[in-house]
Amino acid sequence: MRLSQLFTKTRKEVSTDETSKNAQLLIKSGFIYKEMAGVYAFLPLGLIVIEKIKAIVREEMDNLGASELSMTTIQSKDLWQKTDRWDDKNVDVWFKSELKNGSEIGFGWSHEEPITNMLRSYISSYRDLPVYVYQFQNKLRNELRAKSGIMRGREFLMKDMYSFSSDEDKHKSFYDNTITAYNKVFDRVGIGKDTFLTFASGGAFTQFSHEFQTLTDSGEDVIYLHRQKKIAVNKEVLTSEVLDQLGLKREELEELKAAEVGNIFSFGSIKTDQLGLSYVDVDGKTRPVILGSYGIGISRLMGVIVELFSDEKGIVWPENIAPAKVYLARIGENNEVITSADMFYKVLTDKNIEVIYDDRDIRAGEKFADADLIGIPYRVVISDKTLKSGLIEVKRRKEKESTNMSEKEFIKKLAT
RNA sequence: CGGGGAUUAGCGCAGCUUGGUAGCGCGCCGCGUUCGGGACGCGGAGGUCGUGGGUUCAAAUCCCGCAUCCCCGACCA
Repeated sequence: MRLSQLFTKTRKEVSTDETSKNAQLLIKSGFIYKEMAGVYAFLPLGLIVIEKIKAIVREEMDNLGASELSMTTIQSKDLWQKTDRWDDKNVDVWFKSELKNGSEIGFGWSHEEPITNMLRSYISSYRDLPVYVYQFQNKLRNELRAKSGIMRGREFLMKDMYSFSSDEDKHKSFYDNTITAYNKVFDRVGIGKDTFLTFASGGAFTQFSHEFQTLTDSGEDVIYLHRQKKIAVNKEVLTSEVLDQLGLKREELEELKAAEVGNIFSFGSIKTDQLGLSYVDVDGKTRPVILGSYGIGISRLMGVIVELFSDEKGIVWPENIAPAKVYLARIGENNEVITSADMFYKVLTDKNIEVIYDDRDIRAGEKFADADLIGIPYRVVISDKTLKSGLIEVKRRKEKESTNMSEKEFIKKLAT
């Protein structure tokens, strides 16, 4: 990507109204644009990050044997009435509208009901199970109060997966596999060591659900963490009975603020019963289908990552989800420098190394400032100075000092 | 939804107390000097002061309504 062709600009200041660190940095660096409270557009750089997170999540979900699909945003009222989740008294985040003919519709804040209903068309025998499906979709939630930048929006991107199993044992085994897969996701996006499986309320369906909580002061939850065991309990379910049950002692737990980046829970057969999804077993008897639901807030995850990884100069993206691996800055606008930088840009892109090429005719200081703000892992400088030495200058975003090396050495270093 | 704060140029802000038709910084345009950590000088463009009403000879400024944004709280199955 040539920066001269990117329409977004970095800026030095954003409104003091926008107090959350993630929104401040993402707006300054040109990753997101605020449309209204709790509603943000993803600009080219931001979209690349979103797509990178999605790619990682997609890989891990595919490894679980799940299939990707895409449900609709517009949802029908009668499905949600069947499960008693249509009324605003029971679900207070609905956006609702109506068709020209007057019938009411809802905008999806979750998809258990539509997916369960849809699968009635495809599941009738034990031979049809299990079914694991997932999607990436914008969820619409009419939050009373949006806050914390992209961490709690009214429109946000979520990966939601649903499992349909023939019995509790099979359900449990997939559920546990998903925990492993989620841990891999959080490791790969760089927040693994700060993210903990957390026992939380299971609602009406089971005693517990499980959350994946990432430690950050910008989070909305309070968890009690046992660091050695890597297990936490959400404050909302913290009782002495629960602690006994989990084999934890209160005095061994740290009270910490955290943001929920993932949530998985079991619906048992309650919802499938309500919606009439069942199957016929090998013995010819009708049996209930067990439903599990598994979410990762993709856009929230991006916000949490920014909260965790930044310094006074800007964002410090983890390598796996940075919008590019290399920020190539040419300094000096003479032909030798331009030709040499153009060539190295081509060398890198030909090797499928993602490069943001700063080919703008601006001063060095601005290029360095932007490279830091945008947070690309490696900054490479090509200038008269480097041309004389035959080496390029490489600086990691995380480090203060640059080192000189040959282009070959640098490419080799990237591969490791 | 309860409480508090805010809305003035593309962005960030001052001006309001004490009414007299708007200013600073950044950004943008032009010229020149600069050129490895967000350069400098000179010149320039750009604003019905969120919106609707009211008071007044006169309203960004005073009064009332509304909208939007932010924070704290409640909520987040």
